[in-house]
Amino acid sequence: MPEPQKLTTTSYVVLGLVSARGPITSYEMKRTVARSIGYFWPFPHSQLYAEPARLVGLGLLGEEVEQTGRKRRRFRITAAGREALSRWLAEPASEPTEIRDLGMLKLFFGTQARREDLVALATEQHLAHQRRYEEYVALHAAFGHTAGLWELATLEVGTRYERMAAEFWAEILERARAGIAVS
Amino acid sequence: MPEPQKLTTTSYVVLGLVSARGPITSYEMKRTVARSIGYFWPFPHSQLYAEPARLVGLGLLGEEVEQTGRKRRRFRITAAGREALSRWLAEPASEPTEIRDLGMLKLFFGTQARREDLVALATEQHLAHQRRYEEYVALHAAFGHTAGLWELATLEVGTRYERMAAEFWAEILERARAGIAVS
DNA sequence: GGGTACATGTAATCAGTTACATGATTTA
DNA sequence: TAAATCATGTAACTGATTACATGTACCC
Repeated sequence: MPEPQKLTTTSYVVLGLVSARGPITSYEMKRTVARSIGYFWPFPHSQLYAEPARLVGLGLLGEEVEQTGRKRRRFRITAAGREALSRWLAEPASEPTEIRDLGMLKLFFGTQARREDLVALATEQHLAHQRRYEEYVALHAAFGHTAGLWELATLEVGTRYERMAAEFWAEILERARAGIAVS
Repeated sequence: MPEPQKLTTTSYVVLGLVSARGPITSYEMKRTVARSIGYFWPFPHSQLYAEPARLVGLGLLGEEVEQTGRKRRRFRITAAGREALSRWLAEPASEPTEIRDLGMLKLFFGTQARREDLVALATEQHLAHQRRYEEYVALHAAFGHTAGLWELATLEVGTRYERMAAEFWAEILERARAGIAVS
């Protein structure tokens, strides 16, 4: 076997994007990511320039450099790339979910915080999640027809999560206001 | 002002742990993390050795080296450390939640996958989230009395999330079985 | 008395981030 | 034609991870 596991999650994201959206530039990937996976799996756009280059080196992507004006690099997936992606999609996703939420982290250390700060935290988190929820609803309305069913499914999870989180923080806000547990 | 923003999230986790659990060793932190924040904000134990050292250097933690047998380093928070933690807890947590879930990522690329693989993915994810859910319920039962109210609150979010995710994947499993959308 | 699990750390590497830099288009 | 914004990249740095390494206690 040729290369053993040189691929990171980012690699597969790129492979997946290129595979789905035909010949595509880094910038176009950036735009796609910005209103889809970027919401739950963010990463800086610089990786959308660096990673495809690596993948070309590994023979998993091909590139054509535009001749006209801007010499954009447009990537397309190769047979090897498609196979790698397929293998990844077929293998089990064992690692458990990470929910990286600064608000939750601060809440975890709630005992160390002043009550006012907890109230402020809960207020702001409640609002933030509410807004995010509404944003997702709007996204769904805007792209519901054009997006694929599975993309929509991930949006659906996001929506449910944000609704749940908004409710949760409303409860926390009440508790914090009531002044429970400033032990 | 002395040091400008040399602190990462990990730093605050350590500060928070040390502040909450009095004089504590890295290993004890590791154990605590393993059954609390580690579930949603994981990081390798090596940081629980490296980071406290840094914080001592910054004057935010103090350390006593045990004389007996193993020369464990036991950390306690300093006034400066407490202040830094307090400042962090008081400032708004603006960054939105990241939900790093490999299963979701693969689902996002569902169109690229074979139906059998989608079914397998959904099956396995459903089970994994179900198990995680049960684990959280058990944790609650086990530490419900001893844990602080706010720690329990974060566990509660985890529980709600896993329940939601388990339901979600059950739905996806149905859809995948039905063979919808292999467009 | 040797094996296994618990406990405690260190060092090298690297993926991902931050920061910088500049070209092309639009708009006012 | 200046300013702003969109588009396209590169380079340096570093926090976090991986991998290694060793000690101690227990138990069979």
